[in-house]
Amino acid sequence: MDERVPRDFETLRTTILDRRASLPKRIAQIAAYALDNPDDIAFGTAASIAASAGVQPSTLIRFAQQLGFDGFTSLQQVFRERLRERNSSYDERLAALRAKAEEGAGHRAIFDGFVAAASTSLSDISRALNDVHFEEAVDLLAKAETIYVLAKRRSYPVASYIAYALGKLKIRNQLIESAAGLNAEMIGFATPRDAVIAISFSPYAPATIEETRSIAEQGVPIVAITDSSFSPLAQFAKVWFEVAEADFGGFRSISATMALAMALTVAVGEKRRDTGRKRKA
Amino acid sequence: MDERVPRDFETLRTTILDRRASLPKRIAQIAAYALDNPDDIAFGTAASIAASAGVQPSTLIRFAQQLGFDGFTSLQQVFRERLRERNSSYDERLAALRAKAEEGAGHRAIFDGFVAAASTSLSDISRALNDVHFEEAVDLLAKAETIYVLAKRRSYPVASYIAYALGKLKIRNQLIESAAGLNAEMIGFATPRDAVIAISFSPYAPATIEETRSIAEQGVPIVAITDSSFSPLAQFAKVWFEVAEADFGGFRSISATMALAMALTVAVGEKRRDTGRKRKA
DNA sequence: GTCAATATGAAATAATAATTCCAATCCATA
DNA sequence: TATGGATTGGAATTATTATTTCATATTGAC
Repeated sequence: MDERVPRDFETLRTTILDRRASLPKRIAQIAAYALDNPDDIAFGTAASIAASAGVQPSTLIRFAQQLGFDGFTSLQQVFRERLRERNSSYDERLAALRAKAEEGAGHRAIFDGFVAAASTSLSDISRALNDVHFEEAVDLLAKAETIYVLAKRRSYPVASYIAYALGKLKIRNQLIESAAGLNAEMIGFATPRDAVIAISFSPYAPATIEETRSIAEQGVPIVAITDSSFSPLAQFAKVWFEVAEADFGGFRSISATMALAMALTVAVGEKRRDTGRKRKA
Repeated sequence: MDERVPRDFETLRTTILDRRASLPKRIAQIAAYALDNPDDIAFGTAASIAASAGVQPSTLIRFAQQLGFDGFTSLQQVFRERLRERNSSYDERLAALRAKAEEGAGHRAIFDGFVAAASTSLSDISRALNDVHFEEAVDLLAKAETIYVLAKRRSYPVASYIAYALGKLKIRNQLIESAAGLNAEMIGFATPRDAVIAISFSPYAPATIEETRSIAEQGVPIVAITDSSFSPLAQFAKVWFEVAEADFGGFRSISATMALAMALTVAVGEKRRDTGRKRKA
């Protein structure tokens, strides 16, 4: 009765590993399954788990009892507890960061806020990015003779990074800046054999939209990075990405956009190398 | 039947928040409880949850139905799914991303690699940033008449962001770009009452170093963001930050630098507002 | 090869939990 | 303040799920 029943997942794990050798075949089978698929144990029903592991429900219960639990249900508690704790680590850290940031404890809080916003944005885009769109965009850009990069204001840093990286990769590109006021002329040079990366977020810089429209009308294919399907950029684009950036204190992060931009650039570089190699071969 | 039922937690959350105002009292009560204690919903039974939230089990079911689910059980699935996805602790998720990136499965891997690099950089800097240095930098910059921003190549996007944000905050600043070749003259205008943010990473752009040296010799205080104590920038700076950016495929992330830059900028903005207010009062 | 001990499968049973239903209550409106 | 509709509480019902039981199979010792 007061047998030493494992109360936390780590102890349980060790116990199972220790006894592994001496366990009967089916019990060993469920033991292995349990350690490999702890989530399934946490959420499944005795019957569903047993089925997945290829044993009978009763075996599952015997397994639990052999470990000192009085049934499957109490064994399951341990697996659930693990999820609760696990989960809290990352989320809570972020939440703590955000909380500290929001309660405004000095300037450090501002920094924490931006780190939290950036982290959130990254994990969002990591989930949301569409592989197919990404491939399409890479294809499209890899075929271009010249890649035009178009962005103003808040998005301009991203554009300047893309231009820098493309240059490093020896890919011909043209950053459309407004400094010299020659944008219209620059855009005039683009042909359908080129391509454009256009970046703009709400409130969309009118110049970006205008220039995107006019370059689209010349038949130049456009890859857009923007923030919603209502974005004016979306309608001009062959491929477009929706990037939801978290904000802090009214300043939106650009880390997700940046990561996407870097990935696009490097992927285009790789694609070109591959194509070049094949052509030679 | 084919009502749009929220399938993931975020959608569900938004849906609930949207309708909150129009929900009856008890339903609203359980809605609030659900968003506050998502783990309890994931693991509890209808009865136990209802008890914790102070309502009847039937209310819980009505709540689920009102959201379009056909019962509590299907609502609970969403809460469980959330745990599963988030479950893998942050580090594990990162490790998975990195692994996927390294095994090189297509272009998606490149994207994953950059997201992983950015996340790593962020969590590193979050740990490493020195509060005292941060405060010093903010003080120094807040007092400046004009903030000069100095960075080339890979760091230039950060500089351009700083310039943009400072502009938005109505803080006088001057981005030192090389376009017109008038950098030396620009630098000549700086006085000890101004300040500089200089950013450079190995291999340090010679122009950045040269310009930083010459501006330092004029007695202008410098805040440097760089990557090691051996950096030539460090010796010229009043305050300097060491930012270790992770890289992927030879391209280093700039997300940590970016977060720091944003934080510095906004903190300076706040500091100025505060000081301004005090002066008036 | 036989026997006993152990392990396993399958179905019956008990327990638990979700859902439904109906009466009571609350609330807005005339 | 009376009336109809919406909301809620609580018990009854239904469903699902864990557990037990027992027959059968397997294993190892003699």
